Amino acid sequence: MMIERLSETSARFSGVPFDPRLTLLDSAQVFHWREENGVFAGVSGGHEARLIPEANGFLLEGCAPGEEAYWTRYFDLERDYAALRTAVAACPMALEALERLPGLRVLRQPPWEALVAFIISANNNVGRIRKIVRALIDGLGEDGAFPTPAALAGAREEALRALGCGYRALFLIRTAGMVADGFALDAVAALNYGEAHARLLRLPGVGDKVADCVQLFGMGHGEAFPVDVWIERAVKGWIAPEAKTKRDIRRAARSLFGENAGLIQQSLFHCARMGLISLDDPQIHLSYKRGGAT
DNA sequence: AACCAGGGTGAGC
DNA sequence: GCTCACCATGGT
Repeated sequence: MMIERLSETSARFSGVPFDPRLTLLDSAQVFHWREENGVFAGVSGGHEARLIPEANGFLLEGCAPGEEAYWTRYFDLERDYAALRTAVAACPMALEALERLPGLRVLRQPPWEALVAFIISANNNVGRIRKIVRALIDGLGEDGAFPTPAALAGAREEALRALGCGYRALFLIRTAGMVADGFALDAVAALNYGEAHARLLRLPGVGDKVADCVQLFGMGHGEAFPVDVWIERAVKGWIAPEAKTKRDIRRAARSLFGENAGLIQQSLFHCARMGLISLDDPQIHLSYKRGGAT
């Protein structure tokens, strides 16, 4: 990976496999990025950037000197994804899912941004999650950023319901209150997977699945294996013969794939949701139902 | 009109 | 530990 500064406000990142559309828009690990005429725009951690794909990398406009490190971490550009593939070569299903989605990366979002988004995600669909996250940013955030914990903690339940949050409004307010009041997400991120998971479960609106998403997409915990309805359908039956409940699947996948569980999960999730995987007969490998990802 | 969506909570066992 | 009804909302 190479970074070349072009001006006071732009830099070129090259020599790294990265599919911005797949990673930022289609894979549902982040919900507030927007695309217009091939330019991907997003705000994170107080940084604003416009990403323009190139042949062997991308241009990043709005990237001031010193901000390269933030985006390198955010896009997880330093991890060797090819090496992860060889590490799971023993599992054909996992390997094929990985190789079908070259350029898919697992983001390292700020924990707070992932936490807000995935509390919204509970019993919801991707389109509406995107709509609600956007409404929160536009309605309660400043300069396109996520609302701060204090801002969200001080919101009225009625106001959040008006933005479409539904019964999750109170979860958001109470969790934001705990974070504003000293629940240190960065300190949780520094714990090991199990300790961090137990801590996150104390937050209202956070169960096993949401906690795993926050850990995977917002804390860099590669062992996290979030089990949603798509993953359950995709892996039930082959990931472990005795795994029946979501909890069983989550534990079995984690012990089977270790630190690579998260990337495998994300690949399987996208394949399942896009119809690239046979859900009727998972014993037989992946099979195309459509021509390719859209 | 039921059923679904990147589920969590609290009650009851 | 476990299972259940219930929780809003927009789409099919």
